[in-house]
Amino acid sequence: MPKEVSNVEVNGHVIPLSHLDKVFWPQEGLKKVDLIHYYSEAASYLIPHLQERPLVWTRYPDGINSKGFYQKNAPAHLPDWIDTFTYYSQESDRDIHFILVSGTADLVWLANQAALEMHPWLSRAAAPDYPDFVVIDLDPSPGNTYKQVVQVAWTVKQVLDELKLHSYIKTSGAEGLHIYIPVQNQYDYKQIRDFAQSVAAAVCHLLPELATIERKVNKRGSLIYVDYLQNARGQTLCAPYSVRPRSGAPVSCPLHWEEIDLIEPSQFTIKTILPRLHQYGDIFAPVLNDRQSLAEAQERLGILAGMV
DNA sequence: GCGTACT
DNA sequence: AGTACGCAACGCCTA
DNA sequence: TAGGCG
Repeated sequence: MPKEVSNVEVNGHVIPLSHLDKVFWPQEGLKKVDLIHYYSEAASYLIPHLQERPLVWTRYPDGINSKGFYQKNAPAHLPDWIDTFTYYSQESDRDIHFILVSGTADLVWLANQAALEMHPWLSRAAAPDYPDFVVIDLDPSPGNTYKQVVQVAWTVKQVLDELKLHSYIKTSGAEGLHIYIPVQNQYDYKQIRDFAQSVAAAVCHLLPELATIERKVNKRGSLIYVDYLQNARGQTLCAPYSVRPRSGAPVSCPLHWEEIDLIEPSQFTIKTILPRLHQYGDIFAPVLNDRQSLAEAQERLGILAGMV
């Protein structure tokens, strides 16, 4: 394929676009240009969820059936108008320069780098040790149906309702569902994780035939994994509206709770989600400002745990 | 996807 | 000039 | 402390 480069100007930044006709999703014939177009159109909905958060991204320069890779350190050729956040990694004794997405141009540049998945931290660069949400990741085992995942999700909601906490749900973009509980950013990762563990354990106690917090795959059987361990610094969950490297080009799609019974996760793709977005707007926006206290819930969970 | 480091 | 390579470790839990 | 996990 000849390398043809065309320039596009976004918010005053000239971005060279290359390999636009390269096929990224062979089954559907979706090309790199479709990816760039999607992120460009979804930018205003996605950016609030990426803003100020150190970003881990995955890239698939030769399409989803070829080898992809994670990236967190900004490459040397990063344009100088994209912000970074320097974080010292004790393990590898070096600084990591995380990208901080702040505008549409950033996303277009990333898409041209063949970035598919956007994995923002749960905490912001200004307070890296204090997450803004608790997350619960419902991860089905092979053989689980979407309906079963939905049943577990409703039980998570029931537990959180009893704790008087608002929760928000989205598809993972694959088979699972992600539940977010936005909190005041005054709890550290350990507190957040302990809380998530209590919720996950309560759910598994209510649904012993369907859900587990067992992390070892071979001991999980055919139960749905209620993963609370993503509540740790540097751990990542794909952002709302992030593309996934799977056939069909699905995206992680925020839902109204009542919708989870009515949809199939695979119906939300880079080709189908935009009209929904334009019609309903970002229904995940409350996750960014519904800052809840965990004090009462922690107390009630403590009592609950004592009873079990 | 692209810059760098080898041959 | 062509090609190979890197591009992510990290935190957590269990044994 | 090593190994598995995501």
